[in-house]
Amino acid sequence: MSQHALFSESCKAWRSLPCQQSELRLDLTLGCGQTFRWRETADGHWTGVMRGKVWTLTQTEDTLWYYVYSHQINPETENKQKWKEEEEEQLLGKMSKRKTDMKQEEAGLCTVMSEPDNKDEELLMDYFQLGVKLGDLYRHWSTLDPHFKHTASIFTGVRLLHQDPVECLFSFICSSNNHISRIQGMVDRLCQTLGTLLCKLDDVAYHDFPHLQALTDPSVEMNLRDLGFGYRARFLQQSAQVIVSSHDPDWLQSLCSIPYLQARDALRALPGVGLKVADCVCLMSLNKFEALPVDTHVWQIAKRDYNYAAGSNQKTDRVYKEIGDFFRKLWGPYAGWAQSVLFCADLKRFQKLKEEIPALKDKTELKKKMKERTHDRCDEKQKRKKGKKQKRS
DNA sequence: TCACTACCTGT
DNA sequence: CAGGTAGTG
Repeated sequence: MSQHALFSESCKAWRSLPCQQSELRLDLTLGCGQTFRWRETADGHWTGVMRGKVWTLTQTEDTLWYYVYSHQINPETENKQKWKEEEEEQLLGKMSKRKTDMKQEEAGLCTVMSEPDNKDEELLMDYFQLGVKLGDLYRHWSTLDPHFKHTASIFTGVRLLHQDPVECLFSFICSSNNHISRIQGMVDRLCQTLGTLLCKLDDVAYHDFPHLQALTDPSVEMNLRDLGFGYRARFLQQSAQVIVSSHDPDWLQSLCSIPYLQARDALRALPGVGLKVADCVCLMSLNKFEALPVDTHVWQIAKRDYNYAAGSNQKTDRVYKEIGDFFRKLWGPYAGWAQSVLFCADLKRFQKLKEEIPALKDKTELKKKMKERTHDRCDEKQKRKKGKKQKRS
């Protein structure tokens, strides 16, 4: 039985990448609810599945350390359903390289560390989008927005991941009317039930995210309902069905190369996908960095920190788009990245990071400034609101 | 376009 | 109510 790798015990077995903490904070980036696939398996050690491999990551001030596990399958303990195997057979033709690798591993290899592979570094660079200089962006946003500057001074290194579109889409279909911890559990069970087993570490099984094909079977809805997915179970199965039956195999991926709003509309045609989920997929897997998911957190942030008054009581598509436009105007083309910083800072689990920091005085000063800053814009909106109120009464 | 409601489940 | 969506009037 393999174990989770520990940096302190075997640092020679780890590989590394130069990376400042100001460019990436693993705890914030992996724990802020953009992905549901990583767990802190030891102090500062994050283990999860990415690009079909199992990784443990940790970091020091200027270095990102990574450990890639070799797939270690014990067929006797894996209770595969027959239909799943059949489906995998069907898929064999289109199977990605990682699947082929897996077949080899299944032949009985039981190594702990995978062979060093230059591709791993590329995978990490791509997944964490390390080509995007976060420090520069932070500095830029800070010149535009005093509130951002204040928050960003504490929440450094919050970075958007470049996730797989299938994983992103189906994870966020699960996210509707739901909170992070439950979504994590659901995605866990989804992978465990329909995804390929990759390896076991300390008795914890790591599965790949299910292939699209595995989600299309009509039995999936009932399966997932039994696993506590509620009404989302149908959305998952139906969306998979629609994609497979009425689009090209690489349709989802191909949305990368069309404009943001077109991609968002295309996604919205899928069952269980509204504006918010579509924006999540656009931003987190299709490189639409101006996409800005407006959930209740962002909505609160707009009201509380930016005195955004428009439609403060309505959650219509119109208000959704207005709030997005407001932040895009403020932050520019990478607005989605800036949003993720404030979103992260708003999560309950990270509130303790704020404790020892700011003089309350600064905060109130800041609020005053913001009020003046946004006054004109809100004025207009408030008029509209007032008109409505009168109408209602 | 807007307002309202049902939808699953857990806290 | 929770990090929504879809159906109805």
